[in-house]
Amino acid sequence: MKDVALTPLGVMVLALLREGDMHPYEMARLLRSRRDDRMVTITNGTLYHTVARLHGQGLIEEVGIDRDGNRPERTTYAVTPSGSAAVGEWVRRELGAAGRISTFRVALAEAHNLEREEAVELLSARRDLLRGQLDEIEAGLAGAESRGVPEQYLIELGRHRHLQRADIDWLDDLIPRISSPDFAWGPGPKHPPATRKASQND
Amino acid sequence: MKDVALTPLGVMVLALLREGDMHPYEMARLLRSRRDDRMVTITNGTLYHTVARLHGQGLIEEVGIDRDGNRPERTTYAVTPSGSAAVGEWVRRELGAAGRISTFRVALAEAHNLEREEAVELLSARRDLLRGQLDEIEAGLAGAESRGVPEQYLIELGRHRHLQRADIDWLDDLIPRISSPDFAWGPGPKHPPATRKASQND
DNA sequence: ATCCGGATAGTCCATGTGGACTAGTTGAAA
DNA sequence: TTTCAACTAGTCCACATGGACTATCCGGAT
Repeated sequence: MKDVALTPLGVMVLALLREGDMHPYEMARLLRSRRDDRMVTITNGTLYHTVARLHGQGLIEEVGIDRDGNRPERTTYAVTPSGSAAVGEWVRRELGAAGRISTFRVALAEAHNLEREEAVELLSARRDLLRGQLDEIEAGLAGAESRGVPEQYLIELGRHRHLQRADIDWLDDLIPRISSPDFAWGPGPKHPPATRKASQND
Repeated sequence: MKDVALTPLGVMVLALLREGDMHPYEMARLLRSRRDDRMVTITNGTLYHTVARLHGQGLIEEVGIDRDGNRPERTTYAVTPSGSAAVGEWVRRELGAAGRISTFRVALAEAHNLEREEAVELLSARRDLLRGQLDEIEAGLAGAESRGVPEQYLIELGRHRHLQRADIDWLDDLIPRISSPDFAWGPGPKHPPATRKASQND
């Protein structure tokens, strides 16, 4: 079993389906209502295509096609065991890395699928990576300044440094917090009630 | 003159060509040496395709095809007047907005193509937008907490708030700084010497 | 003298993305 | 009562992306 390629949206779909079977349109609604489109842009094209790909990879399977009146058919999907496992593998690969931002954000949002300790270790690894990058940024800025590069060309790099520091600071704050048993952890049998269909308030 | 669609990389290519005629491979080298691949991933496929697109849009033109020994031909491009104008238009559209991050970063890096005052106004507009977004994030967090959503599901949102604040703080610091005439501004006739090719200019 | 890695310069293609489109179905206003 | 906007559910396609590949040349190590 090769490590199948997953996009961030693919991971979010798999994670969603672990909460219950669903058809793509409902995924879109749920993801949007949870404001998960902050991390990944959710468009019909990409979502349906992603679902088809997951299906082709055997990570999800059809569990029913029903229709309501004269509306288009809805195909309901369920996650397969290998799909369920793929989420953990993916998060394990990405949470400690410093890849694309949107990749990390999804990994972070799904970090609770890992053991607490493993998440702490991976996040610590990421922090070290970011520290190294920060050093490079500082060196770049120092070098540019010493070469007399005018400020106007260094604005974006300055912002990058600022946000890199903020990211590291945030990790330095988070890591000890989630290390403590006071911090809730684990996927748990129940999911946040407000995000389930219970309220049905839309 | 429709507002032609430009990708971030396209804008960077146009901006580069305003410094001098160049062939794509040299663009890649220069962009990478300036570490502009922090903002936009630079791969051959995307770069050459982007250049072809700009050419098709009439924003750049061929100014010579030469070859060195038996190496592949190199096509040198120059920016056209409409291409040069398109940079400013694009930056004007994107600098004050809160669109994709990589889009903003490129707009910021090219902000010196605008008048100082205009840049200040646009950045202020962006700050206001970010403030509004921050309020939404805070509201989301407050609501989730009041509904008893466990912390583990709010980690990513917490990071988002932290970085959003950092972004706003950075703008609050930058805007008054670049407003002052002490801050160098404008494209200027000379470019940072370390990044030029020494001779062969203008 | 040769071998090999890296630079030069670019092509090609599978896949992912996002926007436009179809088409029936409520629900509320005019 | 009609009408219009918004929702439900999904298809389709143009285009952007990024990785793999080709092929030559140069310089240093073997």
